[in-house]
Amino acid sequence: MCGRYVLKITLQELQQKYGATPEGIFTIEENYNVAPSLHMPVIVQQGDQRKIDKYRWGLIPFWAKEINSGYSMINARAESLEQKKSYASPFKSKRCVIPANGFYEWKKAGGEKIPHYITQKRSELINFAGLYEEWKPQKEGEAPIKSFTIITTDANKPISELHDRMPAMLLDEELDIWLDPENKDTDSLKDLLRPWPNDDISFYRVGKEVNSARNSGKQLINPYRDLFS
DNA sequence: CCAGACGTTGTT
DNA sequence: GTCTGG
DNA sequence: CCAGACGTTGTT
DNA sequence: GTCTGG
Repeated sequence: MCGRYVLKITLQELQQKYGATPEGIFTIEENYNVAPSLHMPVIVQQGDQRKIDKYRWGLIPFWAKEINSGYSMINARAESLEQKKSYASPFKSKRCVIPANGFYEWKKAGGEKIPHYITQKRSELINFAGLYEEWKPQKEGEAPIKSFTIITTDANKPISELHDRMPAMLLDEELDIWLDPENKDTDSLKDLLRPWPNDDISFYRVGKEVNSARNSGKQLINPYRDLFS
Protein backbone atom coordinates (compact mmCIF):
# COMPACT_ATOMS: atom_id res chain seq x y z
CA MET A 1 0.00 0.00 0.00
CA CYS A 2 1.16 3.54 0.16
CA GLY A 3 0.78 5.87 3.12
CA ARG A 4 3.94 8.00 2.98
CA TYR A 5 6.11 9.19 0.14
CA VAL A 6 8.93 11.51 -0.83
CA LEU A 7 8.84 14.49 -3.18
CA LYS A 8 12.03 16.46 -3.80
CA ILE A 9 11.58 18.46 -6.95
CA THR A 10 11.05 22.07 -7.96
CA LEU A 11 7.95 23.41 -9.64
CA GLN A 12 10.11 24.24 -12.63
CA GLU A 13 11.30 20.65 -12.96
CA LEU A 14 7.72 19.41 -12.70
CA GLN A 15 6.58 21.73 -15.48
CA GLN A 16 9.41 20.55 -17.66
CA LYS A 17 8.94 16.86 -17.01
CA TYR A 18 5.16 16.80 -17.55
CA GLY A 19 4.76 19.69 -19.96
CA ALA A 20 2.23 21.10 -17.55
CA THR A 21 1.41 24.60 -16.40
CA PRO A 22 0.66 25.52 -12.78
CA GLU A 23 -2.90 26.42 -11.79
CA GLY A 24 -2.55 29.68 -9.93
CA ILE A 25 0.52 30.63 -7.98
CA PHE A 26 2.07 28.22 -5.55
CA THR A 27 5.37 26.82 -4.41
CA ILE A 28 6.57 23.31 -3.80
CA GLU A 29 8.70 22.44 -0.82
CA GLU A 30 10.69 19.26 -0.80
CA ASN A 31 9.29 16.82 1.73
CA TYR A 32 10.84 13.49 2.63
CA ASN A 33 7.78 12.44 4.62
CA VAL A 34 4.59 13.29 2.77
CA ALA A 35 1.63 12.16 4.89
CA PRO A 36 -2.11 11.96 4.25
CA SER A 37 -4.02 15.27 4.53
CA LEU A 38 -1.18 17.34 3.06
CA HIS A 39 -1.76 19.36 -0.08
CA MET A 40 0.56 17.95 -2.73
CA PRO A 41 1.23 18.53 -6.43
CA VAL A 42 -0.78 16.46 -8.90
CA ILE A 43 -0.94 16.41 -12.69
CA VAL A 44 -4.35 16.59 -14.33
CA GLN A 45 -5.58 17.17 -17.84
CA GLN A 46 -8.07 19.90 -18.75
CA GLY A 47 -9.11 19.82 -22.37
CA ASP A 48 -5.81 19.01 -24.06
CA GLN A 49 -3.71 20.88 -21.50
CA ARG A 50 -1.79 19.38 -18.62
CA LYS A 51 -2.04 21.31 -15.38
CA ILE A 52 -0.15 21.15 -12.11
CA ASP A 53 -2.21 21.82 -9.01
CA LYS A 54 -2.06 21.02 -5.31
CA TYR A 55 -4.75 18.71 -3.95
CA ARG A 56 -5.29 17.23 -0.54
CA TRP A 57 -4.19 13.63 0.03
CA GLY A 58 -7.23 11.63 1.14
CA LEU A 59 -10.15 11.60 -1.24
CA ILE A 60 -13.28 13.36 -0.02
CA PRO A 61 -16.34 12.11 -1.95
CA PHE A 62 -18.31 14.96 -3.46
CA TRP A 63 -21.43 14.00 -1.48
CA ALA A 64 -19.67 14.07 1.92
CA LYS A 65 -21.30 16.30 4.51
CA GLU A 66 -18.15 16.88 6.52
CA ILE A 67 -14.54 16.96 5.56
CA ASN A 68 -13.76 14.53 8.40
CA SER A 69 -16.39 11.95 7.66
CA GLY A 70 -14.35 9.16 9.19
CA TYR A 71 -13.28 7.57 5.96
CA SER A 72 -9.73 6.70 5.23
CA MET A 73 -9.57 7.12 1.49
CA ILE A 74 -5.86 7.60 0.97
CA ASN A 75 -5.70 4.49 -1.24
CA ALA A 76 -8.07 2.86 -3.74
CA ARG A 77 -7.84 -0.77 -4.78
CA ALA A 78 -7.33 -1.04 -8.53
CA GLU A 79 -9.32 -4.28 -8.67
CA SER A 80 -12.56 -2.72 -7.44
CA LEU A 81 -12.53 0.87 -8.71
CA GLU A 82 -15.71 0.39 -10.72
CA GLN A 83 -17.58 -1.33 -7.88
CA LYS A 84 -16.81 1.19 -5.14
CA LYS A 85 -19.30 4.02 -4.99
CA SER A 86 -16.73 6.63 -4.00
CA TYR A 87 -14.36 5.75 -6.82
CA ALA A 88 -16.54 4.73 -9.77
CA SER A 89 -17.23 8.26 -10.92
CA PRO A 90 -13.71 9.68 -10.52
CA PHE A 91 -12.33 6.61 -12.30
CA LYS A 92 -14.40 7.57 -15.33
CA SER A 93 -13.32 11.18 -15.63
CA LYS A 94 -11.10 12.38 -12.77
CA ARG A 95 -7.84 10.53 -13.14
CA CYS A 96 -4.60 12.17 -12.08
CA VAL A 97 -0.91 11.47 -11.63
CA ILE A 98 0.93 12.09 -8.38
CA PRO A 99 4.68 12.69 -8.79
CA ALA A 100 6.98 11.09 -6.22
CA ASN A 101 10.65 10.26 -5.91
CA GLY A 102 10.01 7.23 -3.72
CA PHE A 103 7.73 5.86 -1.02
CA TYR A 104 7.82 4.05 2.30
CA GLU A 105 6.47 0.68 3.34
CA TRP A 106 6.56 -0.84 6.81
CA LYS A 107 7.46 -4.50 7.08
CA LYS A 108 5.92 -6.37 9.97
CA ALA A 109 8.53 -8.40 11.79
CA GLY A 110 7.28 -9.95 15.00
CA GLY A 111 5.67 -7.07 16.85
CA GLU A 112 7.86 -4.54 15.08
CA LYS A 113 7.18 -2.37 12.06
CA ILE A 114 10.34 -1.71 10.10
CA PRO A 115 10.24 1.16 7.61
CA HIS A 116 11.81 0.83 4.15
CA TYR A 117 12.35 3.34 1.37
CA ILE A 118 11.46 2.20 -2.13
CA THR A 119 12.45 3.71 -5.48
CA GLN A 120 12.41 2.86 -9.16
CA LYS A 121 15.78 2.07 -10.66
CA ARG A 122 15.32 3.56 -14.11
CA SER A 123 13.52 6.78 -13.31
CA GLU A 124 14.22 9.39 -10.66
CA LEU A 125 10.55 10.39 -10.68
CA ILE A 126 7.64 8.01 -10.18
CA ASN A 127 4.16 8.52 -11.65
CA PHE A 128 1.61 7.27 -9.12
CA ALA A 129 -1.78 6.60 -10.69
CA GLY A 130 -4.49 8.42 -8.77
CA LEU A 131 -8.04 9.69 -8.74
CA TYR A 132 -9.30 13.05 -7.59
CA GLU A 133 -12.56 14.60 -6.57
CA GLU A 134 -13.97 18.05 -5.93
CA TRP A 135 -15.88 18.63 -2.73
CA LYS A 136 -18.02 21.68 -2.13
CA PRO A 137 -18.69 22.67 1.48
CA GLN A 138 -22.36 23.05 2.34
CA LYS A 139 -21.74 26.50 3.77
CA GLU A 140 -21.97 29.21 1.19
CA GLY A 141 -18.79 31.11 0.50
CA GLU A 142 -16.30 28.44 1.53
CA ALA A 143 -13.82 27.31 -1.08
CA PRO A 144 -14.19 23.86 -2.67
CA ILE A 145 -11.55 21.30 -1.74
CA LYS A 146 -9.91 19.10 -4.31
CA SER A 147 -8.50 15.86 -2.97
CA PHE A 148 -6.82 12.75 -4.31
CA THR A 149 -6.21 9.08 -3.61
CA ILE A 150 -3.37 6.79 -4.72
CA ILE A 151 -4.39 3.58 -6.45
CA THR A 152 -2.89 0.33 -5.15
CA THR A 153 -2.34 -3.01 -6.84
CA ASP A 154 -0.71 -6.33 -5.97
CA ALA A 155 2.86 -6.08 -4.78
CA ASN A 156 5.48 -7.22 -7.27
CA LYS A 157 8.11 -9.80 -6.30
CA PRO A 158 10.62 -7.58 -4.48
CA ILE A 159 7.99 -5.54 -2.65
CA SER A 160 6.07 -8.62 -1.57
CA GLU A 161 8.89 -9.16 0.90
CA LEU A 162 7.57 -6.09 2.72
CA HIS A 163 3.87 -5.99 1.92
CA ASP A 164 1.22 -7.53 -0.31
CA ARG A 165 0.19 -4.23 -1.92
CA MET A 166 2.02 -1.47 -3.77
CA PRO A 167 1.03 1.81 -5.44
CA ALA A 168 0.08 1.61 -9.11
CA MET A 169 2.70 3.40 -11.21
CA LEU A 170 2.63 4.51 -14.82
CA LEU A 171 5.20 4.75 -17.61
CA ASP A 172 5.72 8.23 -19.04
CA GLU A 173 4.28 7.04 -22.35
CA GLU A 174 1.08 5.92 -20.61
CA LEU A 175 0.30 9.32 -19.10
CA ASP A 176 -1.65 10.69 -22.06
CA ILE A 177 -3.96 7.71 -22.04
CA TRP A 178 -4.43 7.78 -18.27
CA LEU A 179 -5.00 11.53 -17.95
CA ASP A 180 -7.38 12.00 -20.90
CA PRO A 181 -10.75 12.76 -19.26
CA GLU A 182 -12.51 11.78 -22.49
CA ASN A 183 -11.06 8.27 -22.39
CA LYS A 184 -13.89 5.94 -21.37
CA ASP A 185 -12.15 2.68 -22.22
CA THR A 186 -12.10 1.45 -18.64
CA ASP A 187 -10.85 -2.02 -19.56
CA SER A 188 -7.62 -0.71 -21.06
CA LEU A 189 -7.31 1.86 -18.28
CA LYS A 190 -7.43 -0.95 -15.73
CA ASP A 191 -4.71 -2.75 -17.67
CA LEU A 192 -2.35 0.12 -16.84
CA LEU A 193 -2.68 -0.59 -13.12
CA ARG A 194 -0.43 -3.62 -13.02
CA PRO A 195 2.35 -4.38 -10.55
CA TRP A 196 5.57 -2.65 -11.57
CA PRO A 197 8.29 -4.76 -13.25
CA ASN A 198 10.34 -6.66 -10.68
CA ASP A 199 13.69 -5.58 -12.09
CA ASP A 200 12.94 -1.86 -11.77
CA ILE A 201 12.46 -1.68 -8.00
CA SER A 202 14.98 -1.25 -5.25
CA PHE A 203 14.60 -0.59 -1.55
CA TYR A 204 16.48 -0.48 1.70
CA ARG A 205 15.71 -0.19 5.37
CA VAL A 206 15.58 3.29 6.93
CA GLY A 207 15.50 4.59 10.49
CA LYS A 208 12.37 4.83 12.59
CA GLU A 209 12.39 8.65 12.51
CA VAL A 210 10.15 8.43 9.46
CA ASN A 211 7.40 6.95 11.66
CA SER A 212 6.51 10.39 12.95
CA ALA A 213 5.01 12.57 10.26
CA ARG A 214 6.45 15.57 12.13
CA ASN A 215 9.86 14.68 10.71
CA SER A 216 10.38 15.56 7.07
CA GLY A 217 14.09 16.12 6.46
CA LYS A 218 16.32 14.42 3.91
CA GLN A 219 18.07 12.32 6.54
CA LEU A 220 14.91 10.18 6.62
CA ILE A 221 16.00 8.35 3.46
CA ASN A 222 19.45 7.59 4.81
CA PRO A 223 20.01 3.83 4.97
CA TYR A 224 19.46 2.33 8.43
CA ARG A 225 22.66 1.86 10.42
CA ASP A 226 22.80 -0.66 13.21
CA LEU A 227 24.71 1.04 16.01
CA PHE A 228 26.43 -2.22 16.92
CA SER A 229 27.60 -3.35 13.51
C1' DC B 1 -40.33 2.14 -0.80
C1' DC B 2 -36.77 4.40 2.86
C1' DA B 3 -32.36 4.03 5.51
C1' DG B 4 -27.77 3.80 5.54
C1' DA B 5 -23.41 3.27 3.62
C1' DC B 6 -20.09 5.10 0.76
C1' DG B 7 -12.63 2.89 2.41
C1' DT B 8 -8.16 0.15 3.04
C1' DT B 9 -5.11 -2.38 5.74
C1' DG B 10 -4.12 -5.47 9.16
C1' DT B 11 -5.43 -8.21 12.89
C1' DT B 12 -8.44 -11.30 15.30
C1' DG C 1 -25.26 11.20 -5.86
C1' DT C 2 -26.00 6.20 -6.06
C1' DC C 3 -26.07 1.68 -4.56
C1' DT C 4 -27.30 -2.02 -1.19
C1' DG C 5 -30.07 -3.98 2.35
C1' DG C 6 -34.28 -4.52 4.67
C1' DC D 1 0.92 5.44 6.93
C1' DC D 2 2.21 6.10 12.30
C1' DA D 3 1.92 8.87 16.67
C1' DG D 4 -0.62 10.66 20.07
C1' DA D 5 -4.69 11.94 22.28
C1' DC D 6 -8.62 10.51 24.48
C1' DG D 7 -11.54 15.48 29.75
C1' DT D 8 -13.58 18.98 32.86
C1' DT D 9 -13.46 22.24 36.41
C1' DG D 10 -11.22 25.41 38.83
C1' DT D 11 -7.12 27.74 40.06
C1' DT D 12 -2.75 29.97 38.95
C1' DG E 1 -10.38 0.87 21.06
C1' DT E 2 -10.88 4.76 17.99
C1' DC E 3 -10.30 9.14 16.30
C1' DT E 4 -7.42 13.19 15.01
C1' DG E 5 -3.26 15.31 13.41
C1' DG E 6 0.79 15.36 10.73
